[in-house]
Amino acid sequence: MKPRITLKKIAKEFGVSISTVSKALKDSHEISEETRGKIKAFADYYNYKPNNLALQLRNQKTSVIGVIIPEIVHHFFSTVINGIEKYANEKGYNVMVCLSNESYEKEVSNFTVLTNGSVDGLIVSVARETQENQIYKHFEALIKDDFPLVLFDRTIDEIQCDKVIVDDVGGAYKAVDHLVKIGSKRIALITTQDYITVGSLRKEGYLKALVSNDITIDENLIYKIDDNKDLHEQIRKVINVKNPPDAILAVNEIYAAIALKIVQELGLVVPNDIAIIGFTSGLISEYTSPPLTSVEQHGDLMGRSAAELLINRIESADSNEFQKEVISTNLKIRKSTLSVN
Amino acid sequence: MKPRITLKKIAKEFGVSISTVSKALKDSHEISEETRGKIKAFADYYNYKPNNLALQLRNQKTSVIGVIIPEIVHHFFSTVINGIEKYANEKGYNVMVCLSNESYEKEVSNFTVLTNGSVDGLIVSVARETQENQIYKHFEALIKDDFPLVLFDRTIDEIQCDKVIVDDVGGAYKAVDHLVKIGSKRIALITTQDYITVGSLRKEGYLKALVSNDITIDENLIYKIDDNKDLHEQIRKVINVKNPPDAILAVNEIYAAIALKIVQELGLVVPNDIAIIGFTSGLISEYTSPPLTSVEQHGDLMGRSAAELLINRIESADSNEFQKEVISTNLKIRKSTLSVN
DNA sequence: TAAGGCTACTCTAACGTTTTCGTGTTTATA
DNA sequence: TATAAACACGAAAACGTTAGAGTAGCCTTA
Repeated sequence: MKPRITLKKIAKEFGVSISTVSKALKDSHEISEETRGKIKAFADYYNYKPNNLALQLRNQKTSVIGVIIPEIVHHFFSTVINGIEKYANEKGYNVMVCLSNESYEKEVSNFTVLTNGSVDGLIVSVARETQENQIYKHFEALIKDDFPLVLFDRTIDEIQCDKVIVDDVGGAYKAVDHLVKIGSKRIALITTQDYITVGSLRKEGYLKALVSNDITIDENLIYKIDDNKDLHEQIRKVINVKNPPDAILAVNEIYAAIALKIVQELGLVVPNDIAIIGFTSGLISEYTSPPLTSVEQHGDLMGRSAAELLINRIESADSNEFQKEVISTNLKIRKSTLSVN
Repeated sequence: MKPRITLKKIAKEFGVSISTVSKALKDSHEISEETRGKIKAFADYYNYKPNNLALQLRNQKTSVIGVIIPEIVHHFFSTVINGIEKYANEKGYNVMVCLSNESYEKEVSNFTVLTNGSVDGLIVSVARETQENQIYKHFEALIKDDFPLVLFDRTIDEIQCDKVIVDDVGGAYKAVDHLVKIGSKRIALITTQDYITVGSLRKEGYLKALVSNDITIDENLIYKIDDNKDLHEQIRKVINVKNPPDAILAVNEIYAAIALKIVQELGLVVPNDIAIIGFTSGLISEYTSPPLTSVEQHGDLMGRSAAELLINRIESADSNEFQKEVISTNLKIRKSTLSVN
């Protein structure tokens, strides 16, 4: 790469000082019209652009936001990044994305790299392994230094900082409520292991809705899927029983799509025999047949909200109270739950 | 945010010079065991980490790769970023992601921001608007300065740099060839407008395969979809005709999924009446029923390959020949094309 | 006892920029 | 004609780091 042109080189070219060049390029009245003119022409010709690193060092500000997420190949996280990027850009920030790949170690190393001056603040969704281990030292270190930090989706109760979460409880509640309204009586829940926060929150909403609709909770209708084992096999056990449920709420799109497939394989009809609702994170629900009713999560809104909180914190010197934004969900009703009458 | 601890502050604490501290922390033998010990203990206690910006400025190297893509909420691009990030990380680089949102102006502004010292090199997939306008000044400026640049997927012939592309021609060829083998005679192509490079390349493969299988090309079977108009309506016109095709090749997953839906709405059976193949970029194909046979694109491989080319170019002083990597595709055969016999 | 060598430091330049404070020259004013 | 103001520019510090060159003090050795 050819060396970039600097103030120093321009200064040498005209036999003036660096400060003169700097001022000339900023159209300072301190510099004569003549000098200004020739310096600007020269700089323009050689396409001079001030070096960002130098500016960042001097201003002690990078205008970069770091984002650490477990995975990027995941529609939900892409939409969140999209939201972050859009808002950040409006505010003159750039976005640096790092992936933890659900690994604690990788998350920590991302922290180390990003917090050494490379970014002005961090937006994080916690890696699964970190949630399992419950080791939060790297978070605590940031908090101790008042480093601007926003947690989203997978958050940590013990860590005091701004947070953005989906209204998982409400989403599940709405879904179950809808199922009851269309006549479902035995509603199965296909969820994740307990340590996944969102899984247990959605279960909470499921239980709440049952209670408020006076439906007895049947623990046998709650299935906790292990993501490391065969999904089809596990989900088949939900449906392929003597007395199958008449509705299914799945805590994500994949589970829902697999459930749909299995229901159909078993010769049952959706929604007549079994209604299905999933939580959305992608396009799948739209293109299955029938398309799946689902709880929409609004990832971009989450992203935007997280970026807003972060940038506010970065730019306001005084440390206000920490905020917790709850992004509400809505039920997108499709044919997998349309009542038949 | 609390001010970070610096060499200067440590130096003042012990009444020594900054260089002494720097050397002590690097375990230099120039510094006495005693001084080293106490400085290291102090630095450790206050969690000293060298400021990245300062290092980057001094070393004239950021170890950051900039990535500019049209969109991130797109499975294909996410997989590419994934591939880039993985390889970059192995090599000690970080990734900064910017979105052009298919806009020329945004692309240019991303260029400006990133190439002012913030990154060591750039990986770009060209925005649609840029492709339409064919204004490549921002690219030319980089090339003139030998700025490390890799183009992927949507590339520009006129720009001389490293490139990574999907074997679109080959992919479409394989798909059509497969259709012919299972007995299809009238194969429709659902593609994009001509200025989308990948669309026209896939058309090329389609045509080639027809020719080599001695099937007459029927221009009436080639449909160019306008993404700004209603997709369903346009695709319906492909199928809802007096003499419908017996197979469809769609240049992306969405077109394929919509085609599937319409075929089924019209009471036809896939694959018996009409076989369908799409190009994959997501999970949709897997969860439709029947699941769609598709041309797999290996986005992560592309990303890895692009990152490899870029880092090589960054790290090798001498400018080698520009390389063009072609990532080959493979046909994932699912039930939308299984022959019935 | 002078030369040489070692130890344990410090100084300085460099990366590229901005900005405050100086300073020498010219021009205007009393 | 002395003085002040205006003009046009330069010097230096600052952001935080590293590395090569310099140096003071002590010890060894011929």
